[in-house]
Amino acid sequence: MSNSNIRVRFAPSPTGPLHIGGVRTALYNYLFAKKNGGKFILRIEDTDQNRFVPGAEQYIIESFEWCGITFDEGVTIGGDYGPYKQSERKAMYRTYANMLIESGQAYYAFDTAEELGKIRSDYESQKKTFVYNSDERKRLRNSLNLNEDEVTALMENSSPYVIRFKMPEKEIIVMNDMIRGRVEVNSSVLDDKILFKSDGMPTYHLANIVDDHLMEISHVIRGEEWLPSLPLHVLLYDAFGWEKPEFAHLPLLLKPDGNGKLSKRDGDRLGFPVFPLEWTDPKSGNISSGFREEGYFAGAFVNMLAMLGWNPGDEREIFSLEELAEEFTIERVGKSGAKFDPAKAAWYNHQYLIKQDDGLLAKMLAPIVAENGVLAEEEQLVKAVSLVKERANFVKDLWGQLDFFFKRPVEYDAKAVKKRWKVSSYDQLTELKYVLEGISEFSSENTESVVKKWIEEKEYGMGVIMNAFRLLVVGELKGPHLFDIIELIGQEETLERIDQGLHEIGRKE
RNA sequence: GGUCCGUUCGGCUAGUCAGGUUAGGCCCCCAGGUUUUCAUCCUGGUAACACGGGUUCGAAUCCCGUACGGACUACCA
Repeated sequence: MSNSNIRVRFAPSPTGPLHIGGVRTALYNYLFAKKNGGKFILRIEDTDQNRFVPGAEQYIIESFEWCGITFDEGVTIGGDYGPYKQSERKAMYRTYANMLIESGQAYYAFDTAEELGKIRSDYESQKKTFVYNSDERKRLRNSLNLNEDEVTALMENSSPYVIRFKMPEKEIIVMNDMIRGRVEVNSSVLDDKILFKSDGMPTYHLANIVDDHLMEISHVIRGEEWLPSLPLHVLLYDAFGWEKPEFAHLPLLLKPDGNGKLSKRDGDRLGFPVFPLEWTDPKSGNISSGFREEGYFAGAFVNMLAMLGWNPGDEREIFSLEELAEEFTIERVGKSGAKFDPAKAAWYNHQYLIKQDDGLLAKMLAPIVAENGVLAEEEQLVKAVSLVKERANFVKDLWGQLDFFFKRPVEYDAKAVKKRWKVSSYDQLTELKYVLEGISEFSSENTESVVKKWIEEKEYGMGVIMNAFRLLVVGELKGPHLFDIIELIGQEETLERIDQGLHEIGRKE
């Protein structure tokens, strides 16, 4: 299916690292565009100069690169609707604000932030809430109340002012949301939002609507936190006489325990990342962990995120980005917030890890092996990985599962010794050593058959021998098939480990 | 406080639009089995329609109300 009229955008502010909720919003936009043969646009909304954080924009771009989410137009790639950064579009916003002034749908307001702050706190002390609405605007300093001369004087005086939207007094605003359906609100409860700030920059509301219109955005898919400003946006489209896009407000990502929006604090508190990539705050130097650095595969991360709020309607859970793009529909996005579950996230990573090529996993693991001061041949490492990968969720877990392939035991698990090292073990394992010594083809299959035959002939009992044997080779009672282990470490090493173990543990009295 | 949105097992959710299911799946947890060990794996289990009314032969599903939760309520986005 192809529809060149479908155009969606993700429009972050470069105020810090991208939260996983934002990544999911972008992902759903991307999937919607791909599914419908539309275009996906990255626009940077940097109208608040005070909150600009260096490096944030680059972080956002790098995050999507890691995820495999690509844009058709936007910052760094360009396109026919640029520029794609609002600070570079600054000049045009004033024109649109003026159009609204001229049509009487917006007005100048000269109240300073301090004045309004004072009114707010006065109201608050009376347990009331101040709203700059159709009622209050009648007694405030704005071009609705001041006469023309006063306004001109103030403007010529270069008194700071903002441009506010003149909210209709009593009007039922009917909106449609692709996820929630029909939503109604009375304009009487809404306030006269600032469209244009005294610093010469537009606010989100104005810039967003103007840009979405100019960039011919067909569907606005964004977080639920924007739902309260939907009436304003709808009214703005009407005020300009523009055709409205479709809207979809995505449910929020919630913290794993309790209620509320997932925040950076929850990640710190519960020990999981809330950002795709690691982020170092340029001011404080604080480091926040990222899914990438924690060892998540990008595919697993994206898959997990996609399933938080969307499902295919059947029982499948594992999807590549391409498959998601094939299956995704807005209709199947849920209405209610989803709690992020770190355990399920780890499970997703496990699913991706076990499908991963052993050679690739070995390459990823190699630095960790080296960090532990072990020199492992690649071929050996690949084999070891293949034997243990079922037990790991993350590449970094692999080391703890296969270190004994490359390191002799430095100690022998006390509980295991107590339980599995019998009075007879010393002599039996000494005997086993001679048996193993005599084997010329030291393959897993061959040693297994020889050793089993020996155990049967001597009537020693599998459990007794094998547990004690494992204890000497591994140091504890864990790990894959023991004959696979000894094949990999080789005959010589196996015999030496038996010697060492016999010597260290000794005879049980 | 006000406005809006939401509510199915501990978590993610299917089922709701077109009313009739032993309310299903996955994660977590628990038990059993397989195995020389641990893990994997297999089998099984605990566990939910927020509450109250109404409509109906019949309600998770439709309607109303209540409760609870969340978001928003900046010259932030």
